Amino acid sequence: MSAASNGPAAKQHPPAAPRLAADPIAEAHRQWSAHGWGGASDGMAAVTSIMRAHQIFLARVEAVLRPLQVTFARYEVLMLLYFSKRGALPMRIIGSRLQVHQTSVTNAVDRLEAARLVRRLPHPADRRATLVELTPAGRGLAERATAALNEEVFTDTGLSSRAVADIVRTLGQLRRSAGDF
Amino acid sequence: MSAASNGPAAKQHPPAAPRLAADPIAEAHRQWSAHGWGGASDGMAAVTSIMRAHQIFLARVEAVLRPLQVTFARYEVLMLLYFSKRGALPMRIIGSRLQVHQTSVTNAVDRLEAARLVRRLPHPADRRATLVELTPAGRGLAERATAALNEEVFTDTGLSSRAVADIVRTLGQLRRSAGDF
DNA sequence: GTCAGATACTAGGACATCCATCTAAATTTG
DNA sequence: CAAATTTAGATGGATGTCCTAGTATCTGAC
Repeated sequence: MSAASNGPAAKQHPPAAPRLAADPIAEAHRQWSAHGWGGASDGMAAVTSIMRAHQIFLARVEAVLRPLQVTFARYEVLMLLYFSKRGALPMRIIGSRLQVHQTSVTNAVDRLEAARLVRRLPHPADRRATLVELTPAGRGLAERATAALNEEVFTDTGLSSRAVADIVRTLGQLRRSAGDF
Repeated sequence: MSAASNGPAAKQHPPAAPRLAADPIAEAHRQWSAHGWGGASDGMAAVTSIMRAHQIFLARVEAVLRPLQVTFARYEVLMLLYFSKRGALPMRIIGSRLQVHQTSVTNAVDRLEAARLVRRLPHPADRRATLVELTPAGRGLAERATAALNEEVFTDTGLSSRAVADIVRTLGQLRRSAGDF
């Protein structure tokens, strides 16, 4: 920390790159309209905004998780198991709840297992299936990671609580119309 | 198309996976609150919603671009060049406008160049720098890809125009506070 | 009961993103 | 003007996501 102009706990979100002169998405929106694509310009801006917001939040989350040696994808698997009643779920269920491809689950579980955070067990009733079980180490890491994320990312996202609620509601409509639930 | 219950041009967004019984993000939000993390539960839901919205839109965009043999990352490079006055920009500028790492630009330009959609030229005034120039083929593809995306994704995102405007405005605040512009 | 079709998971490949590092060239400093 | 610093790009490595098979196993129909 250098300048003491801010309060003691005034945590900022420092830009990784120098600030641009203009909002690149607003600029693209102008170009779209100027080319006669006005009917699509708002949708383009919304989609692009979401792409960038994803990038911003993912970078913050990964920065917090890096010292704990997990990634967001693996953290999500840990939390799903953490909330499950028996601390274990079949691969297939993990994929459908997290809305990712089976192969992504295989990948994440491979690495979590190598780190001794989860364990693969045969499914007692279905020999095709594999149960993934949280180890005590995995449970502990899930708790530490959640504490860190809550503190450093989720409690203050840089948006007003009103904006946060709006986003959850609006994107909930999107997810529903996309067939998520 | 099977059931004729919808209008002739009623384009749907078919889910890739079976619909879940409950909204997984709402479920996570409940778990967060139940574990005493209420102060972070809304932020968690917002961040997770953005992650999923990104995934949904990226999948739609990539599906439209696939027949044209480009990806969204490469499409963005093409459009940046398309809008530039001289149809050419230094690598560095591309990275800062698209807000991605230099290495991502190198990667995208490598592939675009292999497809003869752009060309690398020495920068006339700075021998460290490389100019990336749009070829006629690249310009044509940019136009065809934009027409397809406007038609199949951006004009109808599955959100109301009110919701689209809200998203752009709210995430604009986020991008600003993150130091984008 | 047997066999076709569906389901669960793994393997290998294509892409994109970031990080750390390296080389070359421009800019700043003393 | 020479040395230190900064900047532009490229490389190699790690991750994550999806896609296309391929294998093993379960289900259901005849």
